[in-house]
Amino acid sequence: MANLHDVAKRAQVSIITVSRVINNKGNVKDETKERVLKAVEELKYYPNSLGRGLNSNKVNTIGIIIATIEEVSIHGTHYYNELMAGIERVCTKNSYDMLIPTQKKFSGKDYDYLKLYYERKVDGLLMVSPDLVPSQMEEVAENKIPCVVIGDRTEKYGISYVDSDNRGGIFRVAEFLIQKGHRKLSFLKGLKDNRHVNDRLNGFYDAVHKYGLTVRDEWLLDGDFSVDSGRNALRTLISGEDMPTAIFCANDIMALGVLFEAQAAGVKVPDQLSVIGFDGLEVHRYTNPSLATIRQPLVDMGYAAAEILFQKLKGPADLPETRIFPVELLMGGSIKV
Amino acid sequence: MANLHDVAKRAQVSIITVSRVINNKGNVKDETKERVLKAVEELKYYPNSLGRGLNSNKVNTIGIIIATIEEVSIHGTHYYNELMAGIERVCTKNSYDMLIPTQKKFSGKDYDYLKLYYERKVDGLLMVSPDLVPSQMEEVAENKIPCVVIGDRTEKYGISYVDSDNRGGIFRVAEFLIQKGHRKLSFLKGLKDNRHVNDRLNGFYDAVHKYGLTVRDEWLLDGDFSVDSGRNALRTLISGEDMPTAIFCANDIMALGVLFEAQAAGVKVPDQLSVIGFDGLEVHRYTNPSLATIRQPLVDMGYAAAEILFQKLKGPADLPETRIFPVELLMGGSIKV
DNA sequence: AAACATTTTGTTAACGCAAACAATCAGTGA
DNA sequence: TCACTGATTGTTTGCGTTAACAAAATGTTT
Repeated sequence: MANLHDVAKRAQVSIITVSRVINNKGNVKDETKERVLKAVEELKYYPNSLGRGLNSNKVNTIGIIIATIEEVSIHGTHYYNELMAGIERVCTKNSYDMLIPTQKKFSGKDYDYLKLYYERKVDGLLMVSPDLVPSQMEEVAENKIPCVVIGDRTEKYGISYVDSDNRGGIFRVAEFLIQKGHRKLSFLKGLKDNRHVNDRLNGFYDAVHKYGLTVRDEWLLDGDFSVDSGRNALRTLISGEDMPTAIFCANDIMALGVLFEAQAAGVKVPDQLSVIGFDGLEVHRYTNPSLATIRQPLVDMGYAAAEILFQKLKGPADLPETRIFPVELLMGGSIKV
Repeated sequence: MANLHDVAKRAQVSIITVSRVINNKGNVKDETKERVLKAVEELKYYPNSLGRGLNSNKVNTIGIIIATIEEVSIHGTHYYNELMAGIERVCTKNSYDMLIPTQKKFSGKDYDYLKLYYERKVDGLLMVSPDLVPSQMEEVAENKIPCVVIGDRTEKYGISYVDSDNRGGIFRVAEFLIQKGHRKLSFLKGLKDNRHVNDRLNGFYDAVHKYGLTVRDEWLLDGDFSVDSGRNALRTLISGEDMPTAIFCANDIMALGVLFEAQAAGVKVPDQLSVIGFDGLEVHRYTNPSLATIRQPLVDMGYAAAEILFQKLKGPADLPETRIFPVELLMGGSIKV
């Protein structure tokens, strides 16, 4: 592999002159420049990013820290794809590459989210719903590590973040239904009690409390994000003493299960039961009736997070910036209005 | 940021001793080792991967060259996710990170697929359905660049690849239908005539020719991978002089369109028309009737490709290895048997 | 205790690049 | 012609690491 030295020798100039030509920095006579470029071409010279990075402390790469792709892609969501698509656009614009670490453990302890940065493999970090412990958060803030969090609220540490307003979104949709006359609302929860799922449930409660509705215990259903748990939920409702008029599902896949079982059991959607999903999967348009669902603007969120990160990489990295994106109700025939 | 020198000073040893401890290489007295590790801990030392890479010519990263994520994720396919999930597993196993380049152009010319490697940002390359020109292929082969192609057949260049047998798969499904009595087969093509889409069509032709069937011109339909083009296709068939008894669709989304329009137009599926999709989208189980579809084992393909690449990174990189994965028919109610 | 082997530690150089500084050259005005 | 300016080119150094070689310390045998 040719290096600067080889090119310099061939072009009959010094190393630094070649460097200047490559980087378009400093004055070089046109004639010399041509000679150098010719040598670069002939030797198929590529600047070594390691040498470059070692010297300039910049590698033109950002790290994207995220659960395993497999994990993020389950339940049929487009979460990972859309987020990445947004991030990718900004990276392309800025000529940066994206690095995805795979080692989720570091010397037996919890994953060291900052390893990638400290090792100088990346210039900055995008962290997707990280499980940072407080000490790590403080480390990020104190050391002014260029970093933006997606899907968590980190304001108390002074760390920039981008999130969607799940809670407010569900609240508004629930409010909308209540205003349309619904009084008996139910909620089908998801598998783990992570923050996102709780937010959704909280938005539901916000509306319920605001309008002084009562939610029967049997209307708070447990699910595991699967179609079957949606089916089960509907059966549970049917076998109860009183049917709700609407059910909020923590994800679309479970909402599908509810729809299918409703059809099988002869429950009319939306006349007897309105069904609301969460995720905005493409399928929602293809069910019968079509499924009303709530969608996070994931592409925009990825884009925004990356934009904030690059802003930090260029200027001072210490000013925390924050963006909350509203979620969107994708209307469907599964809601009675 | 602490470097080897700082750690050495604190531990009262020489730089190379610290290096030895970090890399578990060579003999170091237990007592010394402890002192060094203590200093590492106290100074929060992380080995700089740039210095390391520059010296050892190894960066523990592989590059994944693929069209933009946005592009690969359209039409609702899980192509990208599944492939990446397979690759990720192998990378995790081998403690390698994954680098995704974003610059699809290099100095105004076509994308330089090898840039990442020549710049020493990665140790090897996984190339997903690349549009390599012959000279680049030869370059890969001649220079023994560790590289595995996914989704193309590169045997004539001696480059390792992993692919699925789309052609054979469709052939077998078509043959199956023919054996079940179908004589009038139609095919709904996709947008561009890329190799994959052609393969699918060719498999169809293989079966048609083998059994001496005639395919009316109006049974070869043009589509653009969208639901609407599926709907249009069905309308075209209805308005024709003779209806086929089965339609193969180049992707699932178009097959959905066919199903929907069939329902709207009163065409009975599968009694009057069998519908076969391609991709194996999750939705296929949720339509009514469920959609028969053909699935590539993408996770396995990603896994296999990565495995081959790591084998090259360890041993001699010149022996080309190849794997063709059979596709799978996911049965559904949309086929009359 | 001397000779030797083995373990342990250290010195130097190199990887490829660019910043800081130094030197040369051509052109300009006095 | 000479001093001066600006353009152009070159030399040296350091970024952080490890390999190769060198030296010192320890242990073992006679």
